[in-house]
Amino acid sequence: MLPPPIPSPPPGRATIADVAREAGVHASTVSRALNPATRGMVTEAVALRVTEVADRLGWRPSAVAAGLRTRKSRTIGILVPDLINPIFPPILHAVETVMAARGYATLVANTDNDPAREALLIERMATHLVDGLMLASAAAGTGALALCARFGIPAVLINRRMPQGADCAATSAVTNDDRHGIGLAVDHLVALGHRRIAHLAGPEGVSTATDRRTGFLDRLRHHGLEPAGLVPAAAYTREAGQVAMAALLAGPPFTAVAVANDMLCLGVYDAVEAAGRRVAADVSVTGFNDMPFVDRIHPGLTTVRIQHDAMGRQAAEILLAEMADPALPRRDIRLVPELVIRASTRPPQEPA
Amino acid sequence: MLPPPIPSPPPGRATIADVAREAGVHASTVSRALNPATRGMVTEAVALRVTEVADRLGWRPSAVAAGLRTRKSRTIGILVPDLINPIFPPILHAVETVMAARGYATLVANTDNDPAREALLIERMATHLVDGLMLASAAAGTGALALCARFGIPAVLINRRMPQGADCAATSAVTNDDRHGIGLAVDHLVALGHRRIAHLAGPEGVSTATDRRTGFLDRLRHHGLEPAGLVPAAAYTREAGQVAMAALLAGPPFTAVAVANDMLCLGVYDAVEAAGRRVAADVSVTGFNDMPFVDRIHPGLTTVRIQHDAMGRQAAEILLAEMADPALPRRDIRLVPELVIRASTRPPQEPA
DNA sequence: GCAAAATCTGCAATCGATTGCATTGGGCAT
DNA sequence: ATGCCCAATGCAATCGATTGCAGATTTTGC
Repeated sequence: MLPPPIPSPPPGRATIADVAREAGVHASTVSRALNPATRGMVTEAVALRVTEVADRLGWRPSAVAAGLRTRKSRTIGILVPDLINPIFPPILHAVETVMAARGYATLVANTDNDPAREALLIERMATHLVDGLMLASAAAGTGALALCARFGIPAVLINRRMPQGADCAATSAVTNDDRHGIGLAVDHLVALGHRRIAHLAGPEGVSTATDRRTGFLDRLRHHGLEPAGLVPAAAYTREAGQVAMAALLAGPPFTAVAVANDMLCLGVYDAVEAAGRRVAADVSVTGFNDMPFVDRIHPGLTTVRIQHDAMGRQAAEILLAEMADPALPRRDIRLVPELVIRASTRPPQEPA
Repeated sequence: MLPPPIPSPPPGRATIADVAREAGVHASTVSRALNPATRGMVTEAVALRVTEVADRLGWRPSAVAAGLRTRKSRTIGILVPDLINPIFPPILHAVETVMAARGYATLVANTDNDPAREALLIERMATHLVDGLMLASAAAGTGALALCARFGIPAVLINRRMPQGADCAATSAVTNDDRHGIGLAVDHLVALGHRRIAHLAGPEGVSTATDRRTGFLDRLRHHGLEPAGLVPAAAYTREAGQVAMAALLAGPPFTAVAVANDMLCLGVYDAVEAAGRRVAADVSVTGFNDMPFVDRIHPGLTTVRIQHDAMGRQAAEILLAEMADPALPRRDIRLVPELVIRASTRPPQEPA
């Protein structure tokens, strides 16, 4: 008595062919039975049997094999300039949640604000056949959009737009209304009585920096004021914030500073202390983003809250829609931010 | 005069077959010429010509097609319990940097501390044929490791180990020496003169929580003391920290609390203030992780600094090594943390 | 100067799933 | 009872790159 022939499931995972053999049908039938979209093409009884066998054999689809045939990897990529900046994780989380719910995996990469690295990463993503790309790293002079176009990868910008570039209209973007947002900060400072207000701007070439800067100037002039100082930071980092603030402090006097983002504010606090002055008491500070925990720094930062979650969600939905139908008209969404008043802003100290 | 036959590069990307035709060689030769590892098998002249044609045609490898054949996707997955917690982005960054340098893309997913979601994500990663998995989400009762084993995916644990589980030894892990780390905090508090010290522990089933808890107790008893209170938090979140601290404050008196991590400390600060007391002046607080910006909260948090970057790097190296040779002995690396003293700890207030 | 060995290149199968087209069979109408 | 149509299933090609094997060419050794 020979033992019955062993179905041999041991080596590797079961394939559609294994299931077909076991269920006594053709591989194509298995494929149709297992794919929800085509399941209707197959008799209910067959579908049931195939599903049962597939389960028993522990069959798992191979996204790679399917992707080769269909040219879709069920994967999207997301490029972030700097994951360490706490505003990105919440955005990423929202994007990933929406994508995961639709069956997409998310390839994440840090560009570290380096255009060369960004290009390399896009190439690699193209190699991996991502179905779409979410770019949080837009900046002037980047070839990112051109690369996406070349590879035919649908892309959506998030948080940052292309700074008045030529190809703006060609790509959807979900960003904050930065000009409006910084205006809220200016209004607040003016209402407190400040007249000499400086701006610590973001790095050149990034839309959040340029928009907040022009928004700052516009709103200030709306109040009949001129900036008491304006220095751009080299990057959106704490260190760059400290350096830029030190430069501002070395210039003409001011009683308040509207800073381009919260990360810079940490450096601003450092610089103010290093100069022997006090935030709020001597100089009012406003931030931008309301990133996590800035309510707990001292003094609590008055800042402009953005809608991280809505941003990620909407961008994800738009990307999915454009992946499904590339002919869809492009969209340019501006989310409206709100001012959160804490302890870093006070009426100006009258000069003795 | 008919125009010369058009090479037809327009539709889609050029494939290896296109390059072969154009270069007048066989596809297999192209493959060998273009793959650095096999380039030596081919005449230098041919290699040159093929490379030139490939460039001209804008050929890009298809990781999907190659992956189907080789069963390697050049992709690794990383599972994070909660990306919003600022200790994970630096770790992730380190992992991603090492992986990118070796040509691997990184699939990131949030488990949101949900074992079911974790299982689903691992399945999906298996579907995508990841070559390896980095798990930052280890906890008791998770089937993660079993799933990896079933799918034959090499895995490495990072930041959290399996809590004294059976299969510890089967998987490499790179973690902090949590018991030693919390001991540093205890030593510091005792040296300041505290005798009634409480512990705000992490959530059940997570190694960082259990190790820090036993480390706390051991070290306390080493000093001849008993805990003045011990409450576990429901999760590593600010809210859970607040709730747990409120519970501690409602119990027997204590002058200092060693908290299981920095995120919880934010809630601890909230709770202390809500109770009308002051951190440092009335109750000393120590954290764990030295996550970004806790130097700027008020009062600056005394905490235990971990080596995010080294952790990510080493875990990545180990994963790569085990992917290359699954027979390698498993490793269990403990990185040693250091105490960072700031303003949240002071000698105890003598009761009047 | 000729055989043996080494080197290069081509051939064809393969990875696993998908899908247009062909075939089969059952049901229905006349 | 005959023919027709439609639904269900099978067949085979395909996606793009890799690789064991074999054939062709060159180099080496004696």
